[in-house]
Amino acid sequence: MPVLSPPRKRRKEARPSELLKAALDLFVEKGFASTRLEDVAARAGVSKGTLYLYFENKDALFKAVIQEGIIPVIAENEAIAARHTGCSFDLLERLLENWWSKIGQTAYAGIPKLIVAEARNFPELASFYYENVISRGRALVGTALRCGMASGEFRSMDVETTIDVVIAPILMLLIWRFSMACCQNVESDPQCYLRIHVDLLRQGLRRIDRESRV
Amino acid sequence: MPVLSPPRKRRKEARPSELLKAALDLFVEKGFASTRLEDVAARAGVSKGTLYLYFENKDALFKAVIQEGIIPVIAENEAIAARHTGCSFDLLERLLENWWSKIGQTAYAGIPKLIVAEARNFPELASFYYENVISRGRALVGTALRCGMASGEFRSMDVETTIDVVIAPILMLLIWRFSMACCQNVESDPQCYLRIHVDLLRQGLRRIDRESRV
DNA sequence: TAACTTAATGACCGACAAGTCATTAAGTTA
DNA sequence: TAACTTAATGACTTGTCGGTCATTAAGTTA
Repeated sequence: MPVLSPPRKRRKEARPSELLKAALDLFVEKGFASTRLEDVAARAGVSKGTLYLYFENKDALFKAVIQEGIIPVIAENEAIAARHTGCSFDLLERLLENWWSKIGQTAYAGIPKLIVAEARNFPELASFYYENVISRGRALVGTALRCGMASGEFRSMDVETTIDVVIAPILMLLIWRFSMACCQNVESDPQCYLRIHVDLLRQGLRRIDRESRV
Repeated sequence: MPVLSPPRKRRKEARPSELLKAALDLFVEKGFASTRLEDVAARAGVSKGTLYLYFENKDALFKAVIQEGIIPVIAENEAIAARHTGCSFDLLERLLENWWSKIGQTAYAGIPKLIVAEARNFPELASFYYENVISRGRALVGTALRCGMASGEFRSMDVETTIDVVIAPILMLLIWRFSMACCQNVESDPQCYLRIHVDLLRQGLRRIDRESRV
């Protein structure tokens, strides 16, 4: 027999996006398991029950966050790659630039750390992210690498492993920022970090003409 | 009025190490928050109450795992660096080799992912790990880099940022293995990955004599 | 303005886990 | 072997949180 406080204004249209924004913020701050849906609802200015009016359950809420915020950026990058002409390293830089501006500099930057952190305990969410984001991202980098190798711009290397080496420092930058960064008194400059990474790659991927190989 | 099953054999000496082994395995598998101390105790062949006889609480149990398993390896690496003579890149390779054999190829390999995953929710544990492992590890790499730059073996770069770039792919390798690896049907070869990383570093860190800089 | 539809609420349920402590019995001492 | 010390147990307390649903009232229709 609940009576209590009066319902807030009825605004059916605005609720989903407000809830998604609140969910993103709290998921990034607390992680998936430790985020309380009651807190998500409160941050969006509604009650817990209202959240369940718009999202089936916690999993569905999380998938919706990814669906709305990250998958469109992957699709953008696929379009960039599709219409790209010119050298392959330029393509890699453009993909990174778009990823950095749409994900790296927004609240979505915290998602990769969340996924890595919770993958073992929520394998279905991890699979969803892998299928829709990671595998498509790896494919993009792989295409650029294969192109560059075919044209002689890059030297021949194991493509699948090189994809991981290319992506790892970028992921690690985001992961660090949303985990251990609080322990460091001196915070690093991401621009500087990315520039060094790109410079190393430019030099490292390039085909070597005269050098001896071991 | 609990009566129930008879106590197991009394073996005060063996309990702590058995509990630490069980705790490491479960922490790595489930994470810190999701590991139930009752499961840790059960895996060590004792009851939950017994665990509290030997460890103050969950935090103390975790710190003991780090203290026993990882901090000694850092100390070893500090000794290796202290008695090293010769070129700085060799030192980097030796430090990596020892780290890989003592941590990367053991159950402790799962700890970096755990730390990154739980740092936000357990800042005291993160600080403990940062003080005792990360800052000391970064200092080791930093010393090697500064040495190499002073002797002209390496080109001059921002040391603190370069430390991160050097370490990131190694950390990412471990993190990946204990998180998303389950989603990939094809698992990558860590030896190959590390070899590519080291090769890129060898080339990338080296002082460039004649090349133009942008 | 009466009747109706549905957005919104929050008390409640069930499951789960950290940490406590009264009780038991294994092993030791006299 | 009686008295004693302490390793070991697990029921219980306390608190948390995902998800449900009976109830309320905002807004709409006739």
